[in-house]
Amino acid sequence: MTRVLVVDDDPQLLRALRITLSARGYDVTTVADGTTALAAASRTPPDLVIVDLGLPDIDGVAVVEGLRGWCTAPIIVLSARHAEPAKVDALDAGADDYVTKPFGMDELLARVRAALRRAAPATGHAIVSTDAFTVDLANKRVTTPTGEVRLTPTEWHLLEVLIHEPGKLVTQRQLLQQVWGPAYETETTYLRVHLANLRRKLEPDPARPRYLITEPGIGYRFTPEQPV
Amino acid sequence: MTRVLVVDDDPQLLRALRITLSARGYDVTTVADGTTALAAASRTPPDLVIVDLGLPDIDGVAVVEGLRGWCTAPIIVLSARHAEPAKVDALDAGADDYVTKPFGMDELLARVRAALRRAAPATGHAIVSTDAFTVDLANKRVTTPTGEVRLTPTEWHLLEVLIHEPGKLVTQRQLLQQVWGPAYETETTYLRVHLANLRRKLEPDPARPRYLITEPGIGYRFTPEQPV
DNA sequence: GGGTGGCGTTAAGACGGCGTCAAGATCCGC
DNA sequence: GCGGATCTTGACGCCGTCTTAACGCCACCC
Repeated sequence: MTRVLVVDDDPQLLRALRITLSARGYDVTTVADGTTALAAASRTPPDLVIVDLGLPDIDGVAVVEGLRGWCTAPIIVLSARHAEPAKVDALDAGADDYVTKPFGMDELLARVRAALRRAAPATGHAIVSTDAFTVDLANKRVTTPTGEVRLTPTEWHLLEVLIHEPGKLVTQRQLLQQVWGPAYETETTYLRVHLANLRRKLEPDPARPRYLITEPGIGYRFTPEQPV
Repeated sequence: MTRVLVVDDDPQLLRALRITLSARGYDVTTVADGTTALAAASRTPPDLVIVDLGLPDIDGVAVVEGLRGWCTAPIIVLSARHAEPAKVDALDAGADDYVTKPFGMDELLARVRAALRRAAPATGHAIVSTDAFTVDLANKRVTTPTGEVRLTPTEWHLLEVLIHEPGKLVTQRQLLQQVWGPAYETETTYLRVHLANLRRKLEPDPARPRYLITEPGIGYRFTPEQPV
């Protein structure tokens, strides 16, 4: 089911959105401030985010930027502000759409459909495989030539983030933020230990990793194939 | 260059859009009715379409549907109609965004950027390449004819700043400030050593640099191509 | 022609990050 | 309340990177 995260400090609007979106078959999560929103998003990544600009704790634009660091889901910004600079800022921060209050529910739903339709191709492939192991993202299973491997929740989460975009370097910051939450951005020891565990379970030769590569001082990278 | 097709029957607005978009570096084609628009689009597929709902020959929604049949470029609909059903129809027909007139030019430009950004993965990602090496900024990878090159964090940071605006001179001050921080503005020795390392890894002949050029007493410059 | 300042090169040492292991803390199901 | 799995935390050795210094070269100026 399509997960929608709604961030707004107005209880009434929050309730209306939850009811309307749920009725359309979306899996809705509602939160009332930016910090909770970022935490919720990193715990269970949403397929779409609706965020109000006027939040009690942090600026809505900051929430957009925080999400965009690692999350490609479309973001629709709500705001009572009709001023142009506000719209430009939000859109350039990474938002996909900007809707001014008051708005019609039918229009918002149409914009949600449009945003999801555009983002759809990204939510594709469910299986990633290398010479040494195969990852079934949908069924949460990993198999190696010697049989099926059991991963702990943390290991799985870590692997998911790394595998999401093969070949792409993921910074330590991004990994920590997404797996452990924004408050753990500096706990690089976690990464070392759990990466070591993952390698022990997946790599043919854990001491010389071929697929889960360290980029010293920057982050880690999943490489599907051996270059050369 | 990014091709934008603008469809509107108002000559004034058409002119304003052509001038503004061209000034931002877009390759603009303007047409005044739906039939011509569909013909133009099939001749040279655009990267983005801006279409007015109130066209003289056929309905704007029909234009959107006609394009969506074979073209995945983002479509932004313009309209004087504020009514909700019109927005819903246009969005559900395949439009990516709906802007009501009158609108601010800055907002429209921001929405154009947002739409193109979302569609970007199909177009390809940020890559800077020369005859001697290729830099993949998104994946943080550098390749030369002899294979992939590993850069240290500092070297990456330095290269990123230099490559950000190809051909442009970057002063020593700017480099030191961005890579090491404001407190290191005078440590030009750092630059010499790390630039030497970068050249050793990237330049075909590190002793006679072709791409990472020194401007004595001022700073450094990244030159994508050999000036004869 | 000698002096000076900026630049490139090289090498050595200090420093910090990384992988590894193992023990304590915590959570969860039974 | 208990036991097992999982996560956190600390210690240690190793290796790569950054810093720092010394030296030679070149262009420019006096």
